[in-house]
Amino acid sequence: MLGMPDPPIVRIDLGSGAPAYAQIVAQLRALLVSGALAPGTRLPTVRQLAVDLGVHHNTVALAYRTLAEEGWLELRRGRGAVVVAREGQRANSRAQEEFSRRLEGLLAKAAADGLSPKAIVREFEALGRELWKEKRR
Amino acid sequence: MLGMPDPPIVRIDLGSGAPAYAQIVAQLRALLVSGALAPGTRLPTVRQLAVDLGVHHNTVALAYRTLAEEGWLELRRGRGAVVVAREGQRANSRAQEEFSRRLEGLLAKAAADGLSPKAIVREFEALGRELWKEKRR
DNA sequence: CATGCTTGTACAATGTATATGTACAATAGT
DNA sequence: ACTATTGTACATATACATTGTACAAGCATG
Repeated sequence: MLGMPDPPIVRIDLGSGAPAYAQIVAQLRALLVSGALAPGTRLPTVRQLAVDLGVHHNTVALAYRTLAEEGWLELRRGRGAVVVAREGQRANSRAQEEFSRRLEGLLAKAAADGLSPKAIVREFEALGRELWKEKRR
Repeated sequence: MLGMPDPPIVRIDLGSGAPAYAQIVAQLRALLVSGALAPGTRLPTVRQLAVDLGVHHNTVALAYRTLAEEGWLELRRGRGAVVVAREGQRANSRAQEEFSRRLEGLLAKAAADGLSPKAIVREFEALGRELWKEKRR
């Protein structure tokens, strides 16, 4: 079975309202936090990922640049995007407040859309396991 | 102690990146879901809330209209905005997916910003209690 | 080392979203 | 009736998101 193309590393939902570049950033960040993308890993080129997702390569480039500014990636012309080791951030109160506010909005929206508290908690626990499974070692 | 103005029903963070009207929607929806704003309650006028928050009244009006379309409010010229009883939504898979995706992004962002898993879980539980405290009766 | 290809980047152009300024329509109170 | 209050409609200004196109830096092959 040769020539089987790998599935794209991320999958975005165009027409979801959320900007494409932000979706790319969010999903890649999740993979980076979980350790699924370890330092040294080379990301697909901006053009490759762009065609996979059906967006312009500059849109992917903006996502990569955002993550590079956060310290996750190293970008160089002609070489590509490589995951780098990133020193842990100190939790500032700003981030804490921002998180609290957004989480409240998200939970309220889910409840308004009919999701049961049980389903919400289940999802939370599942995602938590996924995100920290590598880090717990 | 007369003339003591009530604190605004919501508090938004201008310069937080998130659109003002979306922040208003999110916070009001949280109050509506929790039952803190029960059917029959009258919301502040668009102009009143606008000056409280330092935005234009049309911005508040857009937020109110959004919630009205979701079935939370009834809007009428000259009368104001009143909370109405809203029949519960059925949980569609669309909403479930959207929630999962956004929650994953939010948790990853929090972790990237240095928040510990413990702090994240604590916040989640606190908000959950707040959101469903009235509904559990 | 020269040439061509691959990679990320810069920048202008376009469309969409967000916020505002202003005027209007419907309702309530007098 | 009249006036004040309330949400609404619409045009305008500005910021954001996405794209088209051209460029700069690194790599590979001869």
